[in-house]
Amino acid sequence: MTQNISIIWFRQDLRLGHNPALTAACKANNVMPIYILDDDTAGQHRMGAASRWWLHHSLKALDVSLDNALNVYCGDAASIIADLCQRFKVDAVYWNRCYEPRHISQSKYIKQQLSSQGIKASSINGSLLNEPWSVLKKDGSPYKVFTPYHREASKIEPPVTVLPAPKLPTHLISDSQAASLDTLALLPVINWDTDFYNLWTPGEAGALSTLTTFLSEGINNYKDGRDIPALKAISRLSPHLHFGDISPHQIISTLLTVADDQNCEHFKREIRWREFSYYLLFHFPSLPEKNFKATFDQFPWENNPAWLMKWQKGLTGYPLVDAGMRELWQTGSMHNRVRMVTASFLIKNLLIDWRLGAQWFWDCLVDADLASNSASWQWVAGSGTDASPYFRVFNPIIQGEKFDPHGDYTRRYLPELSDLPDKYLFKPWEAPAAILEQANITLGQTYPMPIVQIKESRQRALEAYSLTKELKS
DNA sequence: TGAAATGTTGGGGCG
DNA sequence: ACGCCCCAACATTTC
Repeated sequence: MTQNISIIWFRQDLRLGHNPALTAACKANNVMPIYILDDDTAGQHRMGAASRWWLHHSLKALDVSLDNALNVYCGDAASIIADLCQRFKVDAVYWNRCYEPRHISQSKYIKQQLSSQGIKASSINGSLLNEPWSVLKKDGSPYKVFTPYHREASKIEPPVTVLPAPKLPTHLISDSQAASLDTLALLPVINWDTDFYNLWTPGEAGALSTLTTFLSEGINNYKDGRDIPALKAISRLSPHLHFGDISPHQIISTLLTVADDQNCEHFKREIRWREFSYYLLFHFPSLPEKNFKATFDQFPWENNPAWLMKWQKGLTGYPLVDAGMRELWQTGSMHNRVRMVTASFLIKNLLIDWRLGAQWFWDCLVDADLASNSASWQWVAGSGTDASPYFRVFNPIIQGEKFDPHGDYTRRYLPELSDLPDKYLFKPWEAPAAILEQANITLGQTYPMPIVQIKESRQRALEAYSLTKELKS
């Protein structure tokens, strides 16, 4: 039996570069890399098909980087680690921290379990610039507003340093009882994922090249371009960040070598929004399920499965909303500007509970992330802390004309509207019959009529929201 | 990281 | 030359 094994337990840190736990583990001679798929116990936060696709390929890439020595398992992490400690002479287990409530309690439990057996258990921060508990107000309570949080977090932030990929031991320990990646069945049974291969390259190398592309082609126009969904001015790093193909430390430090202007500042601010989401989830673990503001618990949400389904399928009759929802379905992602528009439409124009929207995004996104998803949906709903004010209702027509003026984005996902002139693209029902005919559009058949009226549904939302305001006082 | 309603200003047409 | 109206264009307020 091999002696003195250090286990590196990979979780959402599927990389070799800047991986503090891996670096620590590699100080030992005998290193066993493991990954445990344990989200069958995650209830409604079991990963969606798109996330599972990403995870498969990210794990595959990691396995290759580790000379095919990654041991994968499926099941309860505590029992699997306990079992490994039975079968091997394990000295220490290292992992980088995860911050979702169930991961925190799981880590605590495993740490106790290991310590009681005299095995060293070491968890390290590899994915946040600041630990959530280190940024607090003077009275020791957590910030609830982004701006002061951001100010304080930047002030106390440790200097960003990046660990190089450690030199791996010549022989990584493998476990003959480990599963193979394929038996985790992360890939879809139905063959819907062919396009994904053209869109994404999961894994560490893919993350680095995505970053390089962004820094050479996107960052220079980030501040303004990030709002135009047709442009390639965004980083597309979010799924890589979620699975830990790359860490924010690597991103920030590379960013600073390229430039330091308004665009960089703006991008860093977005990285900070991610941190703030993790921060909120840490301090308010019920964020994914419960309204942050209790006054919203009485909100008169509509129960309308037919509307919900039309929203999900991109059949609302509002082209920008429908383009976004189809982008989500086809690519596993959605441009941030359009995420706000589609979310606002579901919550405010359809008056459907933000949790149903969050669930759909969770199921479809390759970057589905409990912290970012929950915090952002509560932000749009107005139920969160430091949230969007109740009266802010996006108008999908105006948003389309403003941010997709030539319709390049909208037509990409709604080819049935490709011959409709810009003037009517975001309000096809206003187009004269001759123009519709010329564009080969039959409203109600080739493209739906709007399922609600903007003016009227906005008014309804304002009334509903004003009710919850009264409940507060 | 809205939008609509309301208010203000200023230029041009016109009697 | 002047007042009046109209209405963009912009600014402010309100939801």
